[in-house]
Amino acid sequence: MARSRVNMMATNACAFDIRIRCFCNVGRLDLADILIRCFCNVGRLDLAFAAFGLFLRTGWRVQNVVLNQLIKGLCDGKRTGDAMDMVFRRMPELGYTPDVFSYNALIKGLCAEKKSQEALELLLHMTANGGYNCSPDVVSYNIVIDGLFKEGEVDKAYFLFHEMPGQGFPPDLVTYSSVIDGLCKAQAMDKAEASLQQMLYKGVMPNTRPYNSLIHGYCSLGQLVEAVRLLKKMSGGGLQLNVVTYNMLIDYYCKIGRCAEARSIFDSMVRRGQKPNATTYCSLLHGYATKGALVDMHDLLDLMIRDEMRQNGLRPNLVS
DNA sequence: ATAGGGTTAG
Repeated sequence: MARSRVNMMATNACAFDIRIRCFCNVGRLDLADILIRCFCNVGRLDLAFAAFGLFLRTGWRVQNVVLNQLIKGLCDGKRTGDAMDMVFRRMPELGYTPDVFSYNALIKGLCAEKKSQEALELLLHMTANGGYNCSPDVVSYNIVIDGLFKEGEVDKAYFLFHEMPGQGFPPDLVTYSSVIDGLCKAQAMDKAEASLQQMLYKGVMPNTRPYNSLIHGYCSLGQLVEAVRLLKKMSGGGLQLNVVTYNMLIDYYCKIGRCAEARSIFDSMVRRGQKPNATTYCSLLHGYATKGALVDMHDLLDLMIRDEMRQNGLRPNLVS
């Protein structure tokens, strides 16, 4: 729903109220659900809760998914405390039972607020059936592992990753991707490589993401030979370099001052049908600017503007 | 369209 439409409804509380009541009266609760989701998506939690309040007063029971949308909305608005209150107090009061989506939204909210330790405790309580009557799933683990890595709690994250199989949750593609990325950022390249081998051995087929993490790790360490080895391994596995792979390589060559090579990677990327994005142009332009290669810069800007006019996608103001 | 992972610049 367009923001303007939401705002219009906000400024016309009466019409809004009538519309909600209409949805209820004709039994189209699904439409009302959609309305609440829209309010959450555009960050108008006030309206979402107003609609929810009307439901409650009208006596309609909504599906759990509606409450989960509200929980997610609170978390997106950095109001994890309120979201916790919703899950642990309000929902039971209203006769709703939080499900794994409710808890995962909370776990994600906690991690987003850099409280992955609390998220971990919540996960462990769920695992131990600490009165929540809801088991975690592989997604719960994935969120916490990623949060721990991003907060630098590498050991804890790695430990939790190893706990998963014993709890009945074999790591999946997303788990391995997070673990490999976290280990690469911690410069634990050997462990990251071992994790890639493990996922191949377990039959979890990698896509470009874990390879990109490894390539980025080696580029950051200045180990181009290793990065190229991974590129070959990736191609050998039938995977094509995507825009992110190319962006990392272009950025690497620009950063070590070899803009001509960065440009030839850019050209081969275009030849192979991969569309450069704003990041691509940013890296290359930054490289040219650092070298003072104003002519190259100007040419690339020209190319970029022509590209922009052709597909109407990029915003040139990103680099102005 | 109920949940999870990778790149740049500032």
